[in-house]
Amino acid sequence: MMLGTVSPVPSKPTCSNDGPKRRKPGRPRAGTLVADRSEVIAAAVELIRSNGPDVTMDEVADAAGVSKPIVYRNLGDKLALVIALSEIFVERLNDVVERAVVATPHGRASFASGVRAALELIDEDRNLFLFVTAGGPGTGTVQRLVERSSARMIEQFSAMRIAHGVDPAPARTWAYATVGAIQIVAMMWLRNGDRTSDEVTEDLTELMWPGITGARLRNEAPGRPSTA
Amino acid sequence: MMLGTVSPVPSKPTCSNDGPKRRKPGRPRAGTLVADRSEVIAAAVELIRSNGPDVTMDEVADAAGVSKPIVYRNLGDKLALVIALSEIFVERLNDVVERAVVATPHGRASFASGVRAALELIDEDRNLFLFVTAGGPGTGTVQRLVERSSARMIEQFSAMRIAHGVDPAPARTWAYATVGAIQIVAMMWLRNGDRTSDEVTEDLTELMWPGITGARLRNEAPGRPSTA
DNA sequence: GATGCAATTTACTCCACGTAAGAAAGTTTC
DNA sequence: GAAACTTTCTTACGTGGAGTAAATTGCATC
Repeated sequence: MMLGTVSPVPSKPTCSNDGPKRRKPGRPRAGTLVADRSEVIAAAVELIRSNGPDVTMDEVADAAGVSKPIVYRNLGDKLALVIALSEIFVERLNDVVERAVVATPHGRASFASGVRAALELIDEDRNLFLFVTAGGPGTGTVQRLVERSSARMIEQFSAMRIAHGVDPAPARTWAYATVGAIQIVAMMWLRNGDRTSDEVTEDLTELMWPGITGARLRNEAPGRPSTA
Repeated sequence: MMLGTVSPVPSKPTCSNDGPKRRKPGRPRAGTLVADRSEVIAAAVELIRSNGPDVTMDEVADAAGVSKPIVYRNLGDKLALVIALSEIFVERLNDVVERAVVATPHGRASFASGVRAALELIDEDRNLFLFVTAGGPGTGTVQRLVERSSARMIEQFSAMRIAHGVDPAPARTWAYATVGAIQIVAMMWLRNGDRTSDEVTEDLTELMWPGITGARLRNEAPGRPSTA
């Protein structure tokens, strides 16, 4: 054995080699292709779920059983990971909300079902939610998240307002507001969950549904500032 | 002059020495005390206002005309800076909202005034808003921000509901929801400001005021396109 | 079997946070 | 009144994570 070089067992590798999954430097044996993009993303999701929203790219690489450049080749950079997980999360969110909404009779109860479904998904997958909403500071990932999770709601609000014969322009703001309300309420609820999801759902519905359903027919201040 | 030591003009100082404000290493001449906490904070605010929400601690130190350890001695760490600026921002926010609300007759118009005041402050001080809402990821600064900016609203909602003879428990959720709605709507509005602040205000008021004022007495239109 | 290419890991650079070490001005003590 | 000490600052460094260049091994081709 040569002397004067590195010891056979590196004392501090970049990432903790905890398993037998360690791999030699060079090109892998035929057939043993490393992880592709979807596997890396899946590993990241699993890691965040179990380890919390504060993950480093080395940890992601380690969890995926590959090394960092592979992660970067598959994803681009960390912002891309945030975006990818945002897409996944929003997809699931839209899905459960949609399902809950159509499974409930139209009207107030339907809205409430959607809210409850969103809250419960967030509660269940709270680490992913936190990772995604934390987002990269300075980057527009939260904006993108809001944009995507409100897209369908905008259409629905627009349709509702058109059906009621009023200007659909506020639909976008309404959707943003609803998303923001649910997001912040969920975040605070995760911290000190002193209420049940049903209670929070009912509170939110009581607050927002009357406006959605168009309580503008009610009296109240006559000198209404133009809807513009 | 000794040789073999550093050159008199360091080629790459940690922070860009652009002005005559450079200071010698040692203890300052009597009377020339350096900046205290409030001055550092003021400098940070000014820096963020002019340079955007992405500021480094070196830049803060430079802007304050002082070196980094002084910043750390006065503030603690960057999280403390975020918290301090949050306090300042929330203070101003509460102030302008309060002022706008009391300056307007009770009811819908009053709520709208508060919303408009908040939106316009955020619009005017958008960089501070972005710095504060970006917050440290993983840290609970956003929660703290929401908590503080909703405190007064909780009281008001509670009072309203008690006056109406209903359970005040939802007031907290309502306040969180309102703060979240305004925050997200403002954030999206800052990106593509395609509507005026009056329009956004009216949209938000139309959405939220009916629920606040307790439209639960209304029946609910069955058979409407509703949410789904 | 040597040579070129492909795929992966290791080891590095860069940047920002936070801190320890060093330098200058005041203060105390003999 | 100078040496020793204390205060107050700056420079210079350590640390950790993002992102990349260099090294390393396997496969294909001549």
